[in-house]
Amino acid sequence: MNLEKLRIDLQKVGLKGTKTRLAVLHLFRSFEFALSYQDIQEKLAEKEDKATIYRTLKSFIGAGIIHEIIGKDRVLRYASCASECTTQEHKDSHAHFHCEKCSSIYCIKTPKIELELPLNFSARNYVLNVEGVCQKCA
Amino acid sequence: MNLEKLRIDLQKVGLKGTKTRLAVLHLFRSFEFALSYQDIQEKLAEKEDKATIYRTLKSFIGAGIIHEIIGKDRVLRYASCASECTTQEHKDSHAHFHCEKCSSIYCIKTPKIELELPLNFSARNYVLNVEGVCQKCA
DNA sequence: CTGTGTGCAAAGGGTTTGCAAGTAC
DNA sequence: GTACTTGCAAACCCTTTGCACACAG
Repeated sequence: MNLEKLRIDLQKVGLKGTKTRLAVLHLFRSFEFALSYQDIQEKLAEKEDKATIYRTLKSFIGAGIIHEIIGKDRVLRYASCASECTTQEHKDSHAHFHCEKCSSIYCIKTPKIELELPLNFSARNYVLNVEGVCQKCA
Repeated sequence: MNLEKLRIDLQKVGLKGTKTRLAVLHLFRSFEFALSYQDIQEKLAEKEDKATIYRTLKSFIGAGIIHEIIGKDRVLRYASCASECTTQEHKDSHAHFHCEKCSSIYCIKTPKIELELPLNFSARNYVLNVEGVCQKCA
């Protein structure tokens, strides 16, 4: 856990390096699946304020370093962005794997998707959700 | 609005033909996009009880005649099932178009999806979410 | 007649907001 | 020093549940 590196990474996207932000960013660097507020709270060394965590997540989204995924359980989860995401727009054209047993969400590579849309519909982004069983629950 | 036909359709899937169920089923037959609880309430001729509507929706899902879609706004929407859905399992391997302007969700045909999953992940169902602008908002 | 469905009100659970006090730079 | 963050509590919003009453078959 290289604190200075995290601080610099935050600086790069214009965010101040506060205690909560550093801790949360560290989590995103440490897990390969999407984290919910609850996951984050559990994994943090010390309990942080709920509102602060949610605001931290919003600021990360605004900075283009994580993106939000909604699960079937109506719970928001957050995952690191691919490099092509920018502050302006999240181009997260990739797949999410939703585990039906543990509800974990993983980001996975997507093949190119081509789709015929009905007349006068225009697509900006494709998100493929795959439902199944993850390696932990297999 | 052929009331008798709706009543028979409910009977077929083992549901009693109550006033609320008939009215809600009629709505699903009348709209080509997914309906939220709010949409349903607004479109109904007379206001129905919230709990009753939600329970009606759950019973329709259980009967395999509609399926649930979660939107980015954390609101559940419901749409008629394709014919391959059964009481036992919803095989709704199809695409949903989420309009970024009006939040409407449309069910659209999906091309066959093939995807390499990481080791020990197994997929049961694919749901493609397309984000863009629908024909009404174009 | 009997098991199901309804209506009301209240609870649940995740997320957001207002505001005074604290802190990074 | 100043604008940005935090912490607490309360508000929000959608959805679910408990319970007494009503109704379809």
